[in-house]
Amino acid sequence: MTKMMPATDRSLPIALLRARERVMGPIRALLSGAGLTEQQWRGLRVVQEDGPIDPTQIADKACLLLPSLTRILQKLEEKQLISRVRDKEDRRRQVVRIAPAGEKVIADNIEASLELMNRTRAKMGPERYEALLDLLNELDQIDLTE
Amino acid sequence: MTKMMPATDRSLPIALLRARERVMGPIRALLSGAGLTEQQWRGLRVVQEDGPIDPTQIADKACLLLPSLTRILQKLEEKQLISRVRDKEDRRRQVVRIAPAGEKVIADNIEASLELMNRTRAKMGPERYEALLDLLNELDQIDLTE
DNA sequence: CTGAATTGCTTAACATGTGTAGCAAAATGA
DNA sequence: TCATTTTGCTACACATGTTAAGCAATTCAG
Repeated sequence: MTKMMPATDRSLPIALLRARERVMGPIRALLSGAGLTEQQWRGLRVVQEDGPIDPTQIADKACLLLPSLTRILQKLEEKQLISRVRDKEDRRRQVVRIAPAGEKVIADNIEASLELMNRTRAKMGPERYEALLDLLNELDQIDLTE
Repeated sequence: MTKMMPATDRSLPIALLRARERVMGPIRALLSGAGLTEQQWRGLRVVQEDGPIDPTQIADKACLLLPSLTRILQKLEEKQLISRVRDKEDRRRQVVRIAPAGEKVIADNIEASLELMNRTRAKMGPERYEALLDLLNELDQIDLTE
């Protein structure tokens, strides 16, 4: 008895993979010009928008695991795009802030980045684009353990 | 002038990332019991379904880059889940086949794997699930270079 | 108040992603 | 036919994903 596997474009994991690759390709190209990876960019943006902020919250908002974020923050600090200090109240914790050079990197790239997403939205059509976001969020809510 | 950034659940790259993570989490857990990574599983399944097959085609069907696939095939060969031989006609090329142990690994896990996807489909509702696949495929067709 | 959890972050180890370079075999063209 | 280009795969380098372990600071139970 042969199990029927869906064609690759009907496989949800693969379809999600391909779609993300399509969206991120041009963004990665843009950021590589600034010497940043996609993940470094996500982390930096969270710090800029929500900082001062601690690493645990950055990881949550940027969808990064803490071990990855540790390395990413080290890189961003080396490049002087952020600064880190220990929290006075709780010395286990750190406070991360955007640095002037970090503000500049964001200013230099945010426009083109938004433009890429707007173009995607326009190409798909705004309704379908929003519908896709809704379905993705719905999928993220699902509890498969039940 | 502050650029408006979408909330993270309205950011397409992040939403795609989270959704994929939600879907793959349980599958990864299942496969780790078999000592396989998600990518090794994808590669192995392509070989089983479409083999004998060469690495370039495996990479295409499994959505893996060739450098990654090289390492993955080495691992699968070490575990004796596949076999590789040079193509007689074109000695640049390889022919990859599933090995008996590989058939067994797939037989032991395919059921639960399919069950997880079916459960996802049921939880979302079949229409929405299909709609999501359609939208993801549509996104994958988009040409952002124009 | 003190020893046992817990928390926040880092390190380590292994695997993959990604871009680039390299090599050998095969196809191409003057 | 021979030099050039292309193709198929591998090697390398750097960055992240993933899981587990480790360490220091803090909290909590008895």
